[in-house]
Amino acid sequence: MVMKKKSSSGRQKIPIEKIPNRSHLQVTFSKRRSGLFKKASELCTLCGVEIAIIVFSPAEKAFSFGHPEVESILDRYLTRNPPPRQESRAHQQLVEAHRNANVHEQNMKLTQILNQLEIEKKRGEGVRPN
Amino acid sequence: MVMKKKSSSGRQKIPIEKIPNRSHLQVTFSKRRSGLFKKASELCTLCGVEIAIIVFSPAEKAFSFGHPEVESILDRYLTRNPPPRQESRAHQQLVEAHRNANVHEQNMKLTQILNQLEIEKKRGEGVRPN
DNA sequence: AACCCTATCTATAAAGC
DNA sequence: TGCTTTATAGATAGGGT
Repeated sequence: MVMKKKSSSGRQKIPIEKIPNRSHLQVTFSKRRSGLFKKASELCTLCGVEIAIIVFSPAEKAFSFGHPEVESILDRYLTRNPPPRQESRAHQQLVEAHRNANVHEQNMKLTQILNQLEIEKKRGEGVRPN
Repeated sequence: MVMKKKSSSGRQKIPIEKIPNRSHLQVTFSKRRSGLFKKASELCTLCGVEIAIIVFSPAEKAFSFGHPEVESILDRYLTRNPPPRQESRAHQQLVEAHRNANVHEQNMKLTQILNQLEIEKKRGEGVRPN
């Protein structure tokens, strides 16, 4: 059942400052987060680069985007930017742990694949080949 | 005052596929990366959320965005999404290591602050208060 | 049902030719 | 403010927990 009472006033300019209204903030967060992930996805494809994004929502839920996968990019980042020397053993173990992780990693991958899928789906829907 | 001689065909649509030309790719990468970081920065401000982004360039250079800092967000992400049980000691040590990191973290912070600065600077330049 | 999140539509802002 | 694409504010509906 579609009820169209009124036309909206269209896109308004908003100042870049914290949105006071909670429900408005939630909607904006959701929309802009998906816009951000879409941009990241396009950058990956256009330039053949690897990107990981982690976002904590206002409700403290973690959202992630990763191409190819968040975990592998984090491992790589941590490997190339290692903590101070005295900590390198623990760090190395962590990197190995992540490489060998299985059950958890599968869940992570699934989540990320679902994210990617959603993005790809959106991209495919309204677009005709150019 | 801007003079335009003739109307063009307007903004061109580009296909989302790997850019073949190397220098064109480099330009696009640079522009879209800063656009992505700017969007992330706006999302942080509008919604008061925390975001970390890691990008590996075509030349394997790492670029990062983090509000408040990449490291703290990664720690939080890794803490909330822990690897399987048998690895938790190493993981815990890593988390501690990152919390206690000093010299390296200072460098990271500096890099990130410079990134933020660049973004804020760009935002300020072409915008007049509405 | 209070919260959190997502989806859809329109009009329009913003950006890039 | 030519002309076009894109992102998104606003309004609202619906879905999941």
